[in-house]
Amino acid sequence: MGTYQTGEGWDALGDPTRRAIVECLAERPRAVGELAELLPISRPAVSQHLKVLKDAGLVEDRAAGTRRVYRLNPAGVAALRDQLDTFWRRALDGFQDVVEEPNEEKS
Amino acid sequence: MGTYQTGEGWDALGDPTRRAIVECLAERPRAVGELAELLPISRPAVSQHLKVLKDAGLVEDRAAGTRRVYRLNPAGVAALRDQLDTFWRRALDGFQDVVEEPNEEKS
DNA sequence: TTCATTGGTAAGTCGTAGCTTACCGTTCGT
DNA sequence: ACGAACGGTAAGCTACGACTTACCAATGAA
Repeated sequence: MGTYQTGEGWDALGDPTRRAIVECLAERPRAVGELAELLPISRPAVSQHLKVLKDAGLVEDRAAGTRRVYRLNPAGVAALRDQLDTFWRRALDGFQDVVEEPNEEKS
Repeated sequence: MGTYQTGEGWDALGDPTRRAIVECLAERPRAVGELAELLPISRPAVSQHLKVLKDAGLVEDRAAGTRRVYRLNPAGVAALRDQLDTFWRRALDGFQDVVEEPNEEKS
């Protein structure tokens, strides 16, 4: 958890295909070939996306015979959720307070 | 809220510079030129990023004289947070349940 | 009205992310 | 041991996104 840069997670979810993969894995764990069948891209492409997601700490993989089963990593997802939560609270803070901002702090 | 595709929000936050802008705006509302001073990019670049963020429903703008003050839109942030929450819950669901997946549903 | 300030838009360049095909390693079945 | 299935990696191509400079519109002050 502390190993991953949270920025990596956002970059990972910035791609529509990777979001689709995450949605598939949210349903249930899947093998690489399985994901490739569900998506309109080749299997190597799926592998590359999974690598990005894994580096970001959003998914985990498990060897099962010749297959490799991927599943969501709740901790990684939670990390992003927490950061988003922070933004949300700060936004609400500045919301009620700032109605007028006539003075500039320039120079 | 219903107007925006949630995917737009993820795409918007997929860029590091836009995440930096969001962080700045989470602190407090800012004008375009203000953001440009804080960031290592030109003012037009900031404008383009703000357009993306606005289309995604993550920020709102308000005219203040010749300036244009941008601030976070809590609703947009909350939308992403909810979606992330859904993924998180589903991930936990499949976590305890799936230990073995011997059968394939292929063909 | 005229000038200065602020910000959005247009046009163009450059880097990189995502995709493909081809190839190789690994694991299981016969 | 041999062959098939599955998946990761390499190399290369293409497209799109982020940034720049230049220009224009709008607002406020003199």
